Amino acid sequence: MATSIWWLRRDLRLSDNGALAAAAAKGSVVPVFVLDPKFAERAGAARMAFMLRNLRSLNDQMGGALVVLHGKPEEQIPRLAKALDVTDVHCARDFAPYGRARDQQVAAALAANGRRLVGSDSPYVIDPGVVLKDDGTALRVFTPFYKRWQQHEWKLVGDCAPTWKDASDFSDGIPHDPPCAATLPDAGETAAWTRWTTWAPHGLGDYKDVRNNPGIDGTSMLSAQLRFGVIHPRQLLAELPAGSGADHFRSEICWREFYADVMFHRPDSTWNNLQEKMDRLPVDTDDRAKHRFAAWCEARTGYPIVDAGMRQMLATGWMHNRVRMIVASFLVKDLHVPWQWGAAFFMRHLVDGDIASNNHGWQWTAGTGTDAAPYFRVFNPFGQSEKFDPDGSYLRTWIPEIAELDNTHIHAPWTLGLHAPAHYPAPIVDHAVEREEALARYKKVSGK
DNA sequence: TTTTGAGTTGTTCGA
DNA sequence: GTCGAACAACTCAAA
Repeated sequence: MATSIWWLRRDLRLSDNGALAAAAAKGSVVPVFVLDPKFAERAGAARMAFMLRNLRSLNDQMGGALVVLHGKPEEQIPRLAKALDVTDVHCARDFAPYGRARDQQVAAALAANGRRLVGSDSPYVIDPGVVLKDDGTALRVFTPFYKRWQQHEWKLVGDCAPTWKDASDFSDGIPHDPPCAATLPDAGETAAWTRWTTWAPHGLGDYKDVRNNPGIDGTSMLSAQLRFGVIHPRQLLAELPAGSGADHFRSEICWREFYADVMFHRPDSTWNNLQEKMDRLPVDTDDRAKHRFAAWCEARTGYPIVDAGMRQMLATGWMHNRVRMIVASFLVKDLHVPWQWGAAFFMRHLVDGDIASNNHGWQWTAGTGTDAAPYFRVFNPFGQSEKFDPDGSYLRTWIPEIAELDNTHIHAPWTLGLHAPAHYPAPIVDHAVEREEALARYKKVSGK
């Protein structure tokens, strides 16, 4: 029996893991994770810490067999393969732009010495690039994508019982967590499944209705685990009962796959507008915009729902999806700042930061991406707050300075005039004014 | 090939 | 308070 390497990247789990199963089928397995300096460039302490904690959990599950290497994958993986005299390196396919380029380099470096990088499985139920129209081209609208996506077959890989080969002599070790004040989700497969089994029985039933309410435990909050493959989305699909709540949850899983598919076909849309005509949309990047952006980052816009969302993200590495849309709309349409600034800030602070979901989510809000969103769709932060946090519980959790206000004024403390809390900032902009400004800018782009 | 219908998540205004 | 219409024009998908 041969020994092969299992290179973990975005599949930090032992259950239902196609790449691990492929490696284990050939003999003993050396599990390897490479701490790529490129990751630290974009990820903040929260995501780094969550990842390291998951590595520790995995290492415990493996009896200490995990080899952690520090450095560039295209150097570290071939070096280890050579040292261990291993022919095959197994991994799950990565479809994001950086991952594809990296894997090409690693595969080439391995091939130079007669070794192979073998891709099996991926972080998705259906691999990006597979769901296509009848004419073989990609889809750019969600609903038809969702219909076709559901017609594709998938099945669980199932668990395997790998024999770990001890190569710990080669390991650089798992570093300590970077300083991180945020309260993160518990790491590890067991904790992930505990969350699912405690949330799903009550959460799925009325998911469609309460998922938009940030003050309620209405979402699975498993995005970070999906990001790192602590849970595979097909494992969740396999758990779904019948019912409209579960149907809606399924469509949310599909959104993640849809955006990965869009990015696979258009890697340039990672940081550029998917719709080229939107390059003509005027955005502000001057000093005033920078100051406004700083206020947004530091949760002092004076709009409670916006500031609450930013505080939640800074404190926990996670923000409720409804609030992500609200703060994104505010940055793009009230402050007229490029969506890329917000997307990069999110990528730094989110534990679940996923380049495809994050950046195309931002593009959706900015009106530059998928979905020909009407240009007049401008979120009213006050109205959204009233509608989705009617009792103000979310606001009170994150902004104690205004917790004493009644359910009407808490959404808009400035309406109290002189009686507004002195220790909470006044709005940095007038939404009504900025809404008109945004409409004018967008209209300019749509009308030739 | 042409035509037709539709497109995650909204807001405002006036009846 | 509720409800429907208006807010444009375009791209996409499928018939």
